[in-house]
Amino acid sequence: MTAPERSLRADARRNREAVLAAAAELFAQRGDAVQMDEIAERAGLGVGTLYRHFADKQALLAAIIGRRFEAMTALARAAAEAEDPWEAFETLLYGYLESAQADAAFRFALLGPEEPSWNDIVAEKTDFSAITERIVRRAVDAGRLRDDFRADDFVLITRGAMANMTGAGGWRRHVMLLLEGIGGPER
Amino acid sequence: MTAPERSLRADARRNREAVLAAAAELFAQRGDAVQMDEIAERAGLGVGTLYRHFADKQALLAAIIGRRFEAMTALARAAAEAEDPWEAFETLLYGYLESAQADAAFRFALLGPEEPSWNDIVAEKTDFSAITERIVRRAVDAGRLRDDFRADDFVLITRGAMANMTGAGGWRRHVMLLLEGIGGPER
DNA sequence: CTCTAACCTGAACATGAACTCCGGTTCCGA
DNA sequence: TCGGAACCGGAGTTCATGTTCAGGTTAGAG
Repeated sequence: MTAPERSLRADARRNREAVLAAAAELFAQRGDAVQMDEIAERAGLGVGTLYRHFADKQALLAAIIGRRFEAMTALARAAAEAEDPWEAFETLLYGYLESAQADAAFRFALLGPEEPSWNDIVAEKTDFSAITERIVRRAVDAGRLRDDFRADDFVLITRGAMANMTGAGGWRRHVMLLLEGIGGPER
Repeated sequence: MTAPERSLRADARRNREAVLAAAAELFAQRGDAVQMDEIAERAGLGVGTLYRHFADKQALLAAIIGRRFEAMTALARAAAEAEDPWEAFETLLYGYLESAQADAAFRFALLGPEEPSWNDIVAEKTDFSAITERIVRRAVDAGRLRDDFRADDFVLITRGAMANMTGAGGWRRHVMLLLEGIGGPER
């Protein structure tokens, strides 16, 4: 889909990168609400060039999102290295959410009601899910996460936090409430 | 905004209701992604008629959302009647979220990045916030919610849950995790 | 250096959806 | 019953944005 890295003329390869860079920045800022003309201008190219490299807007967005997910997988892999199960979990959780905060396109992909969901695509292209599952299991086994905590709950939590990223940065408090529970002493 | 109930010709009042009914149903189903033509057809009217009653799509949506918020305020008022502070809180929370689940337009209004936020408009038109604040305070005072729980946290929680309403009905689990916390025994 | 396939440009086009407009219709007071 | 103000219908207008393509430019093999 984004593949043809080899056998591109030098200028073509250069322009392709420029498009990706411009699109990444703009999508990250304003999510889906960016015009192709705008991306072209930012990249210092004509619109036609965008379409030489990407079939349509959707494909361009997919390329950007794909990159983010690869970065996300790398992050997860790194988090899994931690000896302490809880540290691994926290690193993954906050790393994931900080990326989401910095990138509206990423949030858009994860929160949007797309069909088929990006989550599914990711499951087929990266092993992010598998790594996450392992990290979660370790934290559960160490007694740091409740017994019935599943990898699906990680998705639940992150979606919840991401929904609180517009406006003030309330998502950290949301995560804190989740970690500690909202109950009081008399519960 | 939605005001002129009196001094409308009989057919006009009837049609106005038809428009509101059709719009409410469609918006509830598919949120913002509904065409004016579609609403007109569903109401058995021409598009022109929609525009006779509402300045634009935004105004129509606002009227619908406004109604939902009034219903929400009534719900909150009813919940506040409960003698048990916790029962009041739970009634409000689940009532609110069940409404959100049934109405995509409502979710759209609450989750969207609109400017100014619907939340602000609501604060000026209804006393939903005040009632919620009272319910929250009672639950805190009774020791059923953590001491530092604020009304803002109610918003945080509901936004989080609403973000998990697409696809499977995972929002109930999200709320449960929030209520109990995700920590394990060794935390 | 030359030649051509690959590449680039951006004005023009296509599409879709909000909104307008005015001839025709309906309500309702007198 | 009648007159006219209020109202309605829906084809047509406008505007925004994604996409194309004919014509000019450039990389790079020979």
